Amino acid sequence: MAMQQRAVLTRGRVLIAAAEVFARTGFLAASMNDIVEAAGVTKGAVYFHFPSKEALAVAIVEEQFAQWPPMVAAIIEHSPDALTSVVALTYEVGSRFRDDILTTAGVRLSFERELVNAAMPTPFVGWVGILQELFGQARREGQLRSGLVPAATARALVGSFFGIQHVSEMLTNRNDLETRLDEFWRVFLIGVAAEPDWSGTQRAVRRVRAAVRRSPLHMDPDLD
Amino acid sequence: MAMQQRAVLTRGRVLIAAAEVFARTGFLAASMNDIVEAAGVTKGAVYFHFPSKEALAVAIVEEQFAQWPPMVAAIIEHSPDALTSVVALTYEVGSRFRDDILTTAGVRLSFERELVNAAMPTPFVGWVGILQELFGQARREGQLRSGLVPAATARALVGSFFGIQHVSEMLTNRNDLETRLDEFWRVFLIGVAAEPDWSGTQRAVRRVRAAVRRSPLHMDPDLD
DNA sequence: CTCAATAAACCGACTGGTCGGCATGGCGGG
DNA sequence: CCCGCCATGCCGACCAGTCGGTTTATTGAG
Repeated sequence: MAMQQRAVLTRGRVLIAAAEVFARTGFLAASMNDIVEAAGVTKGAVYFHFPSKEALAVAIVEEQFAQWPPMVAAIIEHSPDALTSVVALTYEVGSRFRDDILTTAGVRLSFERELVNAAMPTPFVGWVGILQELFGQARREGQLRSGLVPAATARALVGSFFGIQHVSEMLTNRNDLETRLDEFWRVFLIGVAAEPDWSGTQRAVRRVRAAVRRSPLHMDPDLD
Repeated sequence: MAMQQRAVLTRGRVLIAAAEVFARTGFLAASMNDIVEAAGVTKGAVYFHFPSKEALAVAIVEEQFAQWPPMVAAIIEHSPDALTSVVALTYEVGSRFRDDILTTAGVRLSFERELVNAAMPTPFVGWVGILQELFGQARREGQLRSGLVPAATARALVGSFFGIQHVSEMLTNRNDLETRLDEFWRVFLIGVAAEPDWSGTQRAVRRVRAAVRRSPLHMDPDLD
């Protein structure tokens, strides 16, 4: 019943190779021959595991979407308060955007979803929901500047984060993303927090990220 | 010596048709046949005016870049202070992103510049320069919150604006862009301004935009 | 004996771009 | 005022090549 070890290995190689090619050249410019070559397998092997180029793309995007909930949970669990969760979230997500190939490709494919002729989850709305919740909790904790609407603030943050990440990607291949997030939060936190304390927040975020990295969710999920 | 009237007409039709197609489907997915059909001319006509698909794209992008300096100048001229200029700028640029086909296409082509095999101006850096200058002036006018670095603030704003605009485009075809900018500035202005006054700024921005729309730069530039 | 994969030939659709030729408009000469 | 001419502007069938995907026969691995 279960796939042979060899099969899951090949499938993984194909998926990662496809992610690399998609991340580098986008969906349309990526040819199946490119992916086949990058994966070091043959065309037959690729089409054995994935019926089409589109299927490859949605597999990557779905894998990307599935990885967020556990990460969000881990951050919330290790955060002292909701506002710290929000800030830490942007840095953690940013680092995945830069370092995790499947994420990088998934983001790009979501970006190009109109070109991929297949059903893909709508980007952004999930994040807006999560952040809206967190901002709501921050208000209940007395951390949110009075007069701010959680939903509107969440929308503003999601848009801003995406743009900052994108500009960083275009200009420096996301190498300066952390710095840019610093620059952003230096301004934005003052507008968001009831009692802004940038350096205090920075320290808290560092602690949270360290704790999350030590958490079991960062172990290889292929073990179970 | 001069082009025949017929020629400039056809050229214009082709350029606008190309902008429509590029804006809708992107550079790679847009076929020359699509553009030919949308323009209501023949392939020969298109290739008479533009040597390649790439040339079409750079023509659109260059036209887009060229339109900004006069707009920026007009806004600065009609603004009471630098900070108002900055805010008004985001709204004006946003409305062009939504309404001006050549701009819409130019923006999209700039994102996809790696796919277009031709030299195109780097996006964002020009805007960062302009905003950095304006934030510097705002500081001299005592409007900037102390401790803020103009360059960093400019980078944060450019990224944020881009993201907000993009999210609005993906979710509502930019129909709610003004609302989203409102939501953004409600937070961001508090972080930026020395003495934040959102409703006052809103009124000032409305006045500036009205004045700019009445200015001669909004007349048809084909008259001279 | 089935599952997983190789290797290479092959298909139809479609792409960006070309090319020889036709039409048209403006200009110099009568 | 008109005529004839030729560069400019435009036409559209056509080309070579690439793409995603299929099919074939063959062969290790569990």
